[in-house]
Amino acid sequence: MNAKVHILLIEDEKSSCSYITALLGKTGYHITTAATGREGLSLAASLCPDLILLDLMLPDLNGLAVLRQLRSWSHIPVVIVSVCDEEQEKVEALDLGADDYVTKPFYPNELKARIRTALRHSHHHTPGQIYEALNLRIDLDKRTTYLNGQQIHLTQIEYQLLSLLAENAGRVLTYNTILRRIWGPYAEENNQILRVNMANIRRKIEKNPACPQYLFTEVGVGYRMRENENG
Amino acid sequence: MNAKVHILLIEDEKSSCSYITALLGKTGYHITTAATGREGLSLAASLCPDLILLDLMLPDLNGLAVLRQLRSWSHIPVVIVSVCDEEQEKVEALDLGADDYVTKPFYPNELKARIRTALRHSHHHTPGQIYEALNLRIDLDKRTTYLNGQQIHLTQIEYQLLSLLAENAGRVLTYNTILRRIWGPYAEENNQILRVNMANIRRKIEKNPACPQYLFTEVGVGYRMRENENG
DNA sequence: AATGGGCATAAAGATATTGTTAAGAAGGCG
DNA sequence: CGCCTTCTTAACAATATCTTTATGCCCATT
Repeated sequence: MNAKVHILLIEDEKSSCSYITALLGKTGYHITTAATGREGLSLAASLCPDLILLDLMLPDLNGLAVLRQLRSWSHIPVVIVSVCDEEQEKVEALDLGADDYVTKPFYPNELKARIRTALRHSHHHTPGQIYEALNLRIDLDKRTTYLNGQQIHLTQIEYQLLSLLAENAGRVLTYNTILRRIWGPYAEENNQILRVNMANIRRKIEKNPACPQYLFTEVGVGYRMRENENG
Repeated sequence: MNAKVHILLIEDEKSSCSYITALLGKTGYHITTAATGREGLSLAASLCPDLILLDLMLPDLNGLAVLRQLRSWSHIPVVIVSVCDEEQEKVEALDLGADDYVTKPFYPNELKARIRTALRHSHHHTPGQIYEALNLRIDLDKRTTYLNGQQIHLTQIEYQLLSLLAENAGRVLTYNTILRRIWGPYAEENNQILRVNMANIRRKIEKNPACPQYLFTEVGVGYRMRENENG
């Protein structure tokens, strides 16, 4: 239930890396490290960590470029950790969607406190753990879906899609948003795969897929799921 | 609809106070100041500002005590602005629920960026911008339109048009302005397509399209939408 | 009363977008 | 190795939307 908080550290300098790992490891966080921007992005997509610590000086990509790409598909909280104390750099990073910016060298306990603050912000807008409307019920904790009380089987992608829409019930999600959130930052803008999956989900949960009760299409924009009756 | 963001500054030192007021006032924020902790708390309660800037050195209460009291009833984002650069102080403030901690002296643009970040964190939770008048309600965040509580369907262009007018409710938008904003900078000056779309929208939201309640024609000029009742 | 400009409306063809089906590719597992 | 499930791609059918065209109304002006 209370699995360890998982932090991804994207940082190429060895000494800094091992220092932070030791500092946070003692605190009970689970740390994964990436030494390059590309590795960091791919790990972010595959691991879905709870928070990312991002150094701005990386061998391949600029840290700001990593942040920009990450933000195109993910809201994972990002705390920048950088030796650079320049105004312009800080402003850019924060406006690209970083949640905090800590300058090296830093107080160890301040970093930990800022990580707690960033995690608090993200937990703040995690939605309810159960979606329910009409005859459909999705338990986002247990990863189960029931229709008329009967559990139904969804493949991995189908479930990811449905739970993403359920978490944003009532709100339109654009095709690109969905593609990036599910197929990762490098997803092509190919809606076909989305259509096929939506058709498959609809066949499983809608009485009449041509006249959907749960999954609505907003032509030219994206998809929207019926409002959650729990709010 | 686009009311100024309201910031409460709790700070007793005059020079700092006027500096920050000038800095943020130029940026378009509406600032109210309080010179003591008690005054700050009472203004926070009565004004419900969008964000609070809190100095930790106050004549009556310790800034941390102000924060503790505030957090007992409110989630208004708080950014600490303090001359104190001690680890212990920062950790306490952040763990008491401050959203950020900026040490004086600070880069002016960094402060502004951190304020934007704090506002972004809070906006995530609050329902975004909403147009509401008579029986019509447009949720610009969810991209939904309700008439008498019933959701109604608008096509892509219809929604773009209506939300553009709603964002500028009360103001006349000329035909060319609208055409450029929706059909792009190279749009022909062909108002006919605009008329057709307006007629379609009116048919969906007006009781009697010949006698509109929401979408008014300014002959020879453009269109105007009824004032938003939320301001 | 006739005229013309500006606007609203209806309808139909053209265009773009989406749904559906099925077949092949990739990968897990006995 | 062969069976199974799942994922992806492609082709085509079904639908929704956009734009244009045609027509009528209102109103100010002559």
